[in-house]
Amino acid sequence: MPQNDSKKLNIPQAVISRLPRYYRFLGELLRDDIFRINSAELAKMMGVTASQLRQDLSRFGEFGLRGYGYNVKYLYDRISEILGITNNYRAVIVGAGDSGNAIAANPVFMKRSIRLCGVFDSGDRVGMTVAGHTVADISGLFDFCSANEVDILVITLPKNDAAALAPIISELPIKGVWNFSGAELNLKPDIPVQNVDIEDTLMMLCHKIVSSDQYR
Amino acid sequence: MPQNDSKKLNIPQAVISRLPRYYRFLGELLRDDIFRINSAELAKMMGVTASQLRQDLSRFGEFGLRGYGYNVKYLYDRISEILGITNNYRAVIVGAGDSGNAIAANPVFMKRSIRLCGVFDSGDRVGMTVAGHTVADISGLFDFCSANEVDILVITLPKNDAAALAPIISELPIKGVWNFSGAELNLKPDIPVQNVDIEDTLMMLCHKIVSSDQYR
DNA sequence: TAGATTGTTAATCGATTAACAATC
DNA sequence: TAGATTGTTAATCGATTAACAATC
Repeated sequence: MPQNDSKKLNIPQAVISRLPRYYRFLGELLRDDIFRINSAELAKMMGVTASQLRQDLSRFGEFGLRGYGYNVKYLYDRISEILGITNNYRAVIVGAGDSGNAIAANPVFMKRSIRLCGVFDSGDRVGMTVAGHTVADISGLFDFCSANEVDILVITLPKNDAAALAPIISELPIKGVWNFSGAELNLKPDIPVQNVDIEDTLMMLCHKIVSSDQYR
Repeated sequence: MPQNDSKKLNIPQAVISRLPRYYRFLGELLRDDIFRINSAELAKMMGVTASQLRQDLSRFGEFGLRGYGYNVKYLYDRISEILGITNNYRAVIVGAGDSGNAIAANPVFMKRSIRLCGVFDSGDRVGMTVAGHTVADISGLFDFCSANEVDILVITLPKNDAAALAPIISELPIKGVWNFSGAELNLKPDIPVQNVDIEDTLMMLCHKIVSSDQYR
């Protein structure tokens, strides 16, 4: 059973949000056959302070060795455990438009051992093929999720459709929602939701542009 | 000429990152014909404190009226100005695969008056059609960006291709990069980059799942 | 004027950095 | 043992919240 140390230990959200990036950099070190690294080097690579890196990691346990540094593979595996990305989750995509196709084709599913086991939509899109799956009608979503022990629901519907589906999503026997729709889904509070708001990131880019040196 | 108040005024990144969401909520109020709102109501809608809302806004100026609240349209326009999303930017997509198609079809371009003026890729994809644009070869990217005064480069190439393209991107006459590739582009430091790292958000979702009540 | 609500100051809380004792 | 580097404590810095005077 996967352990939840982070909530138990009361880790700040700021720390959690840095873990995926640490994990990615460690993965690249591994790919380059680098088996040992110290906080100063890794911090420099990543553009953070060594202090912050050590402080962050030490919240979860003692993963390094004084006088030596960190074993890359060991640290990589610990962060994997903390993030819970090695649990062989099963996912379903709801929304078979361009975003649905894009997510289905994203290598991250394979890379993180997440098994895509169905694609749903309604209307004309039912019967189309997305990443080898025949698009099924949303009306069958509940039964499918129960029968196939679906963990993650990926929402790639347009904003309004997604918002309208919220009450149904709330009742689904799933563990979490990966929401690309831009809608603020009002689900039952105990269902973890990760929003990926494309629009917000565009606004942030616009702001970076306007506040960059070019404009001063 | 668009003014950059935020860098000048030294606004914390945390505040900036909340503006897009404020903006979206105000947009919805407008659509619902609500012309006036006070900080307590808006804060409640958004799940933040009224104090934070007022504190955040007051960094940029006095947008409210004591005893009255905020005029929704006025506040909406001010945030639009601060974010610089009303500058009629011109964008080009590099990468005509599924992600490229998905972004090209995303309503956010239309919604934020960003004009897509070209799609680029290499190999077999050259000559295909994406959102009404014939995919051109990346070799013509520089000349196209110069001739068409492209502001925003949207990168939807696979990670490795994007990383390989970084030196070329650095030299392009553009204002900012919206990067969906998952690569950490090492561009010249004065080019604003907004990364949208899908993989990281999946890891965050996994962590939320593992640390949710279901596992305790 | 009385009531409402902002903008802002001050207090609290949290996160980051610096420094160093512990220890490999 | 001497050198290196962690884990952790303490100091600094920054962000959030609470409170209230200003003012519509």
